Amino acid sequence: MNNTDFTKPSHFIRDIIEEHNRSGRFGGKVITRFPPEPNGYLHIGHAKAICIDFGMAQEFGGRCHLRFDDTNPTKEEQEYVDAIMNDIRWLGFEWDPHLYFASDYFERLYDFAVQLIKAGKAYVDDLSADETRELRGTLTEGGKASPYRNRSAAENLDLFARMRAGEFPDGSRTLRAKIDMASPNLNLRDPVMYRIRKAEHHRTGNKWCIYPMYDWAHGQSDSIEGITHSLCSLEYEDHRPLYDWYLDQLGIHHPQQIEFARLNLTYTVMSKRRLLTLVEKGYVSGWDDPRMPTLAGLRRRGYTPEAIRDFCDRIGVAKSNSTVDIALLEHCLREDLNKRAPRVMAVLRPLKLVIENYPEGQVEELEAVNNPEDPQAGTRQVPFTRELYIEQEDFREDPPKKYFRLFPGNEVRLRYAYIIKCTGVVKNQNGEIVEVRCTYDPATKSGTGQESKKVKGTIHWVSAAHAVPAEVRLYDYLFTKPNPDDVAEGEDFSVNINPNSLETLRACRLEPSLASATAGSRYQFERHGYFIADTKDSSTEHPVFNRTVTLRDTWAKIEKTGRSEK
RNA sequence: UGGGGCGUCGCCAAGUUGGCAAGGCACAGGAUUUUGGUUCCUGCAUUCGAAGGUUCGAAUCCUUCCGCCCCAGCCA
Repeated sequence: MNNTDFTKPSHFIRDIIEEHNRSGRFGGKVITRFPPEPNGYLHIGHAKAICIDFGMAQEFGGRCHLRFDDTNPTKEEQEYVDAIMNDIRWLGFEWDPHLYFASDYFERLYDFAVQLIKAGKAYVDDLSADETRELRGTLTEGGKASPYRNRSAAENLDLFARMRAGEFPDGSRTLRAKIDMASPNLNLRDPVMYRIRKAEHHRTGNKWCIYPMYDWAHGQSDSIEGITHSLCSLEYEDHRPLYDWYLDQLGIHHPQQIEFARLNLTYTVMSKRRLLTLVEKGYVSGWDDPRMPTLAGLRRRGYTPEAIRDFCDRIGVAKSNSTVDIALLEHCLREDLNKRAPRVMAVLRPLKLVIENYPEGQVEELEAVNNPEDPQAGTRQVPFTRELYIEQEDFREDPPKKYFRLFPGNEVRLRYAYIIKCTGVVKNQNGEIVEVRCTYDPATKSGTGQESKKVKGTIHWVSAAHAVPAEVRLYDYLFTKPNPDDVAEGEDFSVNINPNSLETLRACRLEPSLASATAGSRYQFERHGYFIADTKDSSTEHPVFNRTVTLRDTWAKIEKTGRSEK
């Protein structure tokens, strides 16, 4: 919304598309596709791809298809299909009515294969998986031809039909493209097109027992849908010659495959394997654990789709492997939330504060601004009484230099209320502070225009008698190192898991207006950060808030670096 | 030692016909502030992986070298 007034810097994909539009290669059309395999949850890395795929189509007045790459029946499930569609819509993109499944093309793919066989460009191979690997050669040496490579088209046609008919056991035969066993590009050494898998497919059931490989299915699916630009990640660069070969042999519509670097983030793991490990080993509570980089996790954490899209815009599109600082993601989040999150006061670690000269039993309703960034957000009333809770960290008996908060003899303003002066503390037998005492200055009431006195610090508070008890979950990075894979020999990324990535506070006290907070609503807890009422566990009886991200904390930085010492 | 890519500020990333290094994040100062928040100023690559060369002039052209990533699934 605020980035419409500057011209987005170009990137190489946009340049290529513009060039195609100039030359008329695709008649000015831009049709892309996002092709997830339904075998896992979408994560922030997919969000980048989604923003590029849908974004390019949108920008050039085209469209983007959602196509599930469901060519492997043993790994894929309907549950993931539903979750993926939900996540993409949440992110803010719509494919309707262009929803497709590679499995919808199985029949046509089969016909294409027959076409290649007839042209002498594909053959049925009886080699086992191991034998196939043996003959493939190595990175530096070419492979050797299979003894079945030169079967006649008629024999291949017969065998292929019988493969489909289920006459042969799993793994006993494959259909291979006849390209070049000596190619320096391994993908061209007679790649497998079909394998036999007598498995039930989540959509086609038991109709098929041969399933196409990715390379064979993908390009042809693109072609069938009239895709113009097939955008994918860098590891498919080596596959492009094969992508092109199939299309050229078939003589059908030929999209342009373009590869870009996938996203990596500091303090984050992104691979499906590692994400699965986190879930299965119980390091997190599930795919939607607020610490997970999955869209489901980020959503539950309180991230907004707008922030994620803005982030994807800012990281750019290029071909170099890179790892983006997660601080940029958090910056985008704060920028978005700052504009829209209503402010409230919440005391996370309560410390009782008694105002000695404030009448017992008196309740004042004070006016508080809902969002200083948004005048439209209006104001609300907050009850003020003699006994309040303040944040433990807002009081120090023995304060460091530059500490602007409460300490014996010091004055601070209570947000939207009065200036108070600390008169002392009450301790228990263990010497622990259980109560802070103070007096207030009635002439300093907020909003009266009389508050001439200035103090350095303002702290938040909540009326003890009116406070809403709540549980608050403080989340931190899941890993202690920017690169979770930075481990010693023999160790794996789990040694870098942050044992303190979740801290649960069960005695929090929120201002009364939060009693009506509905699941999924976001707030700024003033001076703390942004929080969201948990969509799974929060209820009116037992409010639960997740910390989405902290506010920038200059004081914490000063204290940490010892700059408060001098 | 085969093939495909990539190397511009701590992290991303512009730089397209050679003309003399955008922007964002981070960081550091300062101003404003009833959130040590926000906002606003200021600073932050004589240098573009390295070395040669061409040129009046090169991050951009040529040569050589160095480093990093990907590929030997009947996964995608």
